[in-house]
Amino acid sequence: MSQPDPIQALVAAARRNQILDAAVQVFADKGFNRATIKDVARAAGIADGTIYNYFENKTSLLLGILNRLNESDQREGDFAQAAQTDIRAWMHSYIKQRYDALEPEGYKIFQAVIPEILVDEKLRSLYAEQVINPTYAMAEKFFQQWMDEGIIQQVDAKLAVRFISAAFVGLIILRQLGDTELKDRWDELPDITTELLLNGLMGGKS
Amino acid sequence: MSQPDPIQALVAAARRNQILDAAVQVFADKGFNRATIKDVARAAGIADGTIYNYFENKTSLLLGILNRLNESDQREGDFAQAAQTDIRAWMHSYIKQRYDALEPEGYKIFQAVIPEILVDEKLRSLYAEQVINPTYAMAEKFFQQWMDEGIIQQVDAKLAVRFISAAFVGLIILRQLGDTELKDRWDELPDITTELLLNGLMGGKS
Amino acid sequence: MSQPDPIQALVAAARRNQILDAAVQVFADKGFNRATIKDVARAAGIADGTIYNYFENKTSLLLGILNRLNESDQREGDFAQAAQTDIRAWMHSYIKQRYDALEPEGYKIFQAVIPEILVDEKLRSLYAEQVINPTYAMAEKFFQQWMDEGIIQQVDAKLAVRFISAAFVGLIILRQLGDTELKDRWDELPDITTELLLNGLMGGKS
Amino acid sequence: MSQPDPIQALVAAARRNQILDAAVQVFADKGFNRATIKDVARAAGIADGTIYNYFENKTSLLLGILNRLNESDQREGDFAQAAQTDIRAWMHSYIKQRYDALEPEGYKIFQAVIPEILVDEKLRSLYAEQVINPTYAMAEKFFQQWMDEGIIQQVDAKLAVRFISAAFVGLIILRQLGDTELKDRWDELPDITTELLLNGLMGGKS
DNA sequence: CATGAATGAGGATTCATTCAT
DNA sequence: TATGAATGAATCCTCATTCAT
Repeated sequence: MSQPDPIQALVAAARRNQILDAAVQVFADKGFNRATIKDVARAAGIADGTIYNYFENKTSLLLGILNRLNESDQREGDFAQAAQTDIRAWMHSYIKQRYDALEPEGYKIFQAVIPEILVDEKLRSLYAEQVINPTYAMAEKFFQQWMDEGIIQQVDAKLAVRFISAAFVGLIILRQLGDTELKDRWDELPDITTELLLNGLMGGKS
Repeated sequence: MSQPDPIQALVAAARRNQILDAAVQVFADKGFNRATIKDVARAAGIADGTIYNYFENKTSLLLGILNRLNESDQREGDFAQAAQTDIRAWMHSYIKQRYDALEPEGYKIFQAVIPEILVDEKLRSLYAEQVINPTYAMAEKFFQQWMDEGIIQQVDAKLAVRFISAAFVGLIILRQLGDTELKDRWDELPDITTELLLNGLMGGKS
Repeated sequence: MSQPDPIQALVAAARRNQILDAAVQVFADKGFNRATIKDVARAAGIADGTIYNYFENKTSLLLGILNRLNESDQREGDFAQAAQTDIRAWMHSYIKQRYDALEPEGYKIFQAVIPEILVDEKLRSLYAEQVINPTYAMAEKFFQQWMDEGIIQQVDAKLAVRFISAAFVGLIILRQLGDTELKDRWDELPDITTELLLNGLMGGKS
Repeated sequence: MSQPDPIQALVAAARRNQILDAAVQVFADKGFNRATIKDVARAAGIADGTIYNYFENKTSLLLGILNRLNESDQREGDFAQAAQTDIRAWMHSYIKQRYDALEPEGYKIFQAVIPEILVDEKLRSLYAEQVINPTYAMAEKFFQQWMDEGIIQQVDAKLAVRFISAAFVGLIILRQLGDTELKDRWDELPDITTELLLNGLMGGKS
C-alpha cells in the first residue's frame, strides 16, 4: 500500500519536532506534571489528538526530547579535535562549548526532563544509556591519555569524571533553582570552572 | 477557650513529624506527583483527612520537609569548629560530615524535594532562603578568611562556593540517577572530592 | 485502626446496591457502552467519583450485577421442592416461577448484561461459572431422575438441558428484540412452553 | 456527468462487500464497540476514510451486514421444497440446513450483530423487518398447513413459531457464551432438536 | 482532633468523522 | 475515488480536598 514515502517521512519528522519543541517549552515552563497535553498541543498549534499520532503517550514526549537531545549531541560530538593542544586552552574551550550548547533551549530541556528522570525508572535508564554513559566513556578516555602523558596527576579517572560531570549538572541545577549570582555571571563560569578544575583551590601552593 | 497548651503543642508537633516522616518516605519512593495523600496517610498510619489538620495542602508537606531539614541543619551547624586547623583535614572531615548528614534519609528527602523545587516557584524561593543562601553565606565567610590568610589562592569566593556546592548537588543527583559506580564507591568520595577541590587536576604541577 | 464495623459494612453494602440498581437501569436503557459513569452516578444520586469507592471500574459494575443476580438466585433456589409431583404441574409452576423471577428488573438486567457478556471473555467465564453451570448441574440431576423413573423418555440429558435453557434465553432475547407478540402474550408462555417441552409438536401422535 | 455506469456499480458493490466482510470479522472478534473503523479498514486493506465513501457511519456497517444477510437468506430461501414429505425428515433436514447456513461466518455475524441490536432501536426494527418477521410469516404458514393436515397437534402457531425460533437463537447464544458441550457436539443438535421439537420430553408417553 | 466517604474538577486518551491532497 | 493526517468531543478515572459524624 504505502511504500516508504520520503516526503511523508519528512513531513512526519517535522511534525514530531514541532511537537517536541512545544513540549520542551511547556514542560520547562510548568513542569512535566502540571503541563497538560492540551498545553502542548496549543503551544504546537495543533489539536490534542494529533499528538497521539506521533507519540504513544505523555511520557513518550520526554523520551522523544531525550532522544533528540542525544542525536544532536552525537552530531556535534566533534570535541575530540584537540586533545593535544594546551590542556588549559582546550578545557576552557570545551567547557565553553558545553555551556553554549545548552543555550538557550538546553536549560529548558534540562529543567523539563531532570525532575521526571529522577522519578521514572524507565526514563532514568534511557537517560543513562543515551546521555550519561557515552559521555563518561569518552571523558575517561581523555583522562587516561592525559594521565599517561603526565599532564595531570594520577587520579581515579572514573570518579574524577563523575566529579566534573557533577559540577556541571550541579551548576545548572543551582542556576535553575534561581541563583541570581549564577545567572548573572554565567559567562564567567568557563573561566573559573577551568581554573578550579585544573588547579584546585590551592593553585599549586603546597 | 484554648490557651496555649504545652502538652497539646507537643502532641501536635509529634503528629506533624510523623506525617512528614511518612511524606519523605512516600515522596522519595514514588515522587511527589505520583504519591497520593492517601499513600502518605497510610504510611503514617492515620486517615487522609487528618493530614489537613496539620498541613494546608499537599505542597505544604514539601514546605514542611524543607523547613524541618533546615532546622536540623541549624542545630548541627557546628561546623565552624575548626577553621584554624589544617585546611585539608578540615575539608575532608567537613565533606564527610555533609555526606553522612544525608545518610540515609537525606538522599530520599533530596530526591523527593528537588524535582518539585525545580518546578514550583514558591518552593524554590523558600529553599533558597532556608537552605541555600545560609550555606552560601557561611561558606563565603570561610573562603574569605582562608584567602586572607593565604591558605588558598585568590578566587572569586561567590562563584567558588557555588562551584563546590554544585559538585555536591551534582554528585547526589548523578547517584540518584542510578550511577552504580557512585553508589558503590560513595565512601571514597570525601577523599577524592577533597583532593580535587584543593589541588585540582594538576595537583601543584605548573 | 478500623475494626470490621458492622454498621459501616451495612452502609457500604447499601451504597453498593444503590449503585448497582442505578447501573441496571442505565445499562438496560442505553446499553453498557453508551451508558456513562456519569449517567449511573446521576441515576444513583451520587457523584461520579463515589462509584469508584465501591467498584474498580465500569466493567466491575457488570460483575457486580451478575454476582448479585446469582446470590439472589441462590437464595430462592428452593425449586427442588417437588420433583415427585406431577411433572406437568411441576414444570408449569417452575417455568412460571422462572419467568416471574425476571419480572420486572430481570429483563432489564438481562438486556444490560448479555451484550457485554457476549463480547467480554472475563465476564463470559464469570457468567458461566456463576449462573449457567450451576443451573445446568441442577437441571441435569432432575432429568436423570425423571428418566430413571420412566417419566420422560431417554434423551441425552446434557443436550436436552441446554435445549431447554436455550428456549428460555431465546424467548427473552426475542422479546427484547421487540417482538410485540411475545410481549403482549408473555403470560401465556408458561402454558405453551410446558406443553411443547413435554409433548413436542406431535403431542403423542405417532 | 455520471450516468449509471454498470462497471462502476459493480466495483462499488464489490468494495462494499469487501468492507462488510472485514466488518463481520472484526466485529465478531472484538465486538462492535471495541472494534474501530481503523480495525475494519485495516482488515479490508483500505484506508479509514474510504469506508465513509460507502457507509454513512459505523452503525451503517451493521445495517449493511444485516441487509446482506437478509438478501442471501432470500436467495437460498428454497426451503419450501418439500412440505409434503415426512415431517420428521423434513424438519431434520431443514434444521440442519439452518445450522449449516450459519457455518462458519454466520455465528460471527450473529455475535457481531446481536449485542448491538439489543441496544439500538433502529437496528432492532430493521432486524425485525428484514430477518425475523419474514421468517415468522413463512414458518407460520407451514405450521398452519401441518395443523390442517393433522400432522401436528393444534397449537398456537404464532407462539409455537416463536418458541422454536427462540430455541435456535438461544442455542447459538449459549454456544457463543462459551458452552463447550454445545460447541463440541454441535452436529448432534439437529437430531436432538428435531426429536424434542416433534416429540417433546415425553415422546408419546401419555 | 480523627475519620474516611463523598465530592467533582481536571486530564490523558480514544476514535468516529472530515477533508485537503 | 482513495488516502490518512488532523480534529476535538466524549469519557473513564484519579485524587486533592471537604465535612458530617
